Amino acid sequence: MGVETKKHDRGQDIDLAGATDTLHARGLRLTRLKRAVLEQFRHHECAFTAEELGDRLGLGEERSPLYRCLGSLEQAGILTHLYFDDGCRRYDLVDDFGAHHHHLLCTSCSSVTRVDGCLLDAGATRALIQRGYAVHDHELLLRGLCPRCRSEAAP
Amino acid sequence: MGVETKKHDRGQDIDLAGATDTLHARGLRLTRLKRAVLEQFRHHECAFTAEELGDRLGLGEERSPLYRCLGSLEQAGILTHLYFDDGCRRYDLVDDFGAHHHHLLCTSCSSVTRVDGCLLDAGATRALIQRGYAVHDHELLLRGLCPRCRSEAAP
DNA sequence: CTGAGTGCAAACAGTTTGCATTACT
DNA sequence: AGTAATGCAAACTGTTTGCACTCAG
Repeated sequence: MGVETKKHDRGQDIDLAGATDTLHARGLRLTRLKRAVLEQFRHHECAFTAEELGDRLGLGEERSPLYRCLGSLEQAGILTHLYFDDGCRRYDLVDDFGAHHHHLLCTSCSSVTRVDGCLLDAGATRALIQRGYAVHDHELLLRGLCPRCRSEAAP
Repeated sequence: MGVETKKHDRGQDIDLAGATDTLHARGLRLTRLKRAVLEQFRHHECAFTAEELGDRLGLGEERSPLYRCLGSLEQAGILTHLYFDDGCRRYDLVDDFGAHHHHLLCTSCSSVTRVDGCLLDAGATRALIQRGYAVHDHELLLRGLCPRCRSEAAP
C-alpha cells in the first residue's frame, strides 16, 4: 500500500543523530528543551500543538522559549508545521528524520492517528504532472472515526 | 483519474439555488454579502482567506460582518474552512454545493490551483478501513510548482 | 568569552463578541 | 413587527518580538 520509506526501525521513529548533526551544522545546540521536544515524536505520536508539548514537558505558562525552540527546529529542517481544523499550528517531524505519514483526525474524540505510508494515487499524481505541474510534496488529512470510536458507534 | 462527482456544469461550480434553500431552511437570509461571497467561488477559484474576500468585495477594513457571514455559511454547511501553511483560515465550498477537489499550492508564486477530482488511492484507503478506521472525509494539499512557474524554472 | 538560549513583558495578527442600529421578509 | 444582518469598538487567542540575563561550547 503506497510508498513506505523507512530508514529507522519502528518505535524509534526519529533520527536523533541526524537531527543533532543538522543542528550543529547550523551552529545550533541540541538543548534540553530541543531534545525533550524531539523525544515526544517517538512512539508514533505526531502533530503536536505547542500547547500539548508545553503540557507534556511541564513548561507552565511560559511559551516563548518553546516557540523559539520549535522555530529553530523548523528552520533547521527537522520539524514542519501543519494545521487541522482548529487553526492551531501543529508540529511534525519532516519525513527525512521520521517517516512519511499522514494523519487521521477522529471527529468523535479528536485524537490524531498517524497513518504510515502514502495514500496518494500514483496515477492521478502522474496525470497532474503531465498537465504541467511539478508536485514536490503533499499533506493529507483524513477525517473519520478511530477504531475505538468506531466500535463504540456500531454496537 | 479518481472520482469525479459533478452535478453542475463547469464555470458554474456553485449550486446557488441549493445554497439558498439551505439558508432559508435555517431562517437565514441570502444577503448581498452572502451572495457576493458565494459568487467568488465561481470560475474554479477556491480557498479564499477572509482578507482576499474582503479585498475582492471592497469591504475596506471592517471585517466582522464578513466573518459573521462566513460563519453562517459554514454553520449552514455551505462552506468549510481549511488552512495552508500560513495559518490563515481559508474558506471553501463544501463538495455538495461545488465539486470534490483538492488544492495545489505553488511554492514559488503562492497561487492556489484547484485540482478537480480525487487523488486518493482507493486501495490504500480500503486497507485503512479494514484496519478498523472509518474514513468519512479527507483533505489534500499538494505543494509544488504551477505550470507557469514550472516553465519559468526549467528553461 | 561569544553567542545560543532563557524568562518576562509587551506587541501583533487574525478572529470573535457585545451592543445599539439598520433593514429584509 | 420581528429577527437577521450591520458597524463600530473592544476583547481574545495563539504566536512573535525586544531586551536583559544566563549558560554552555
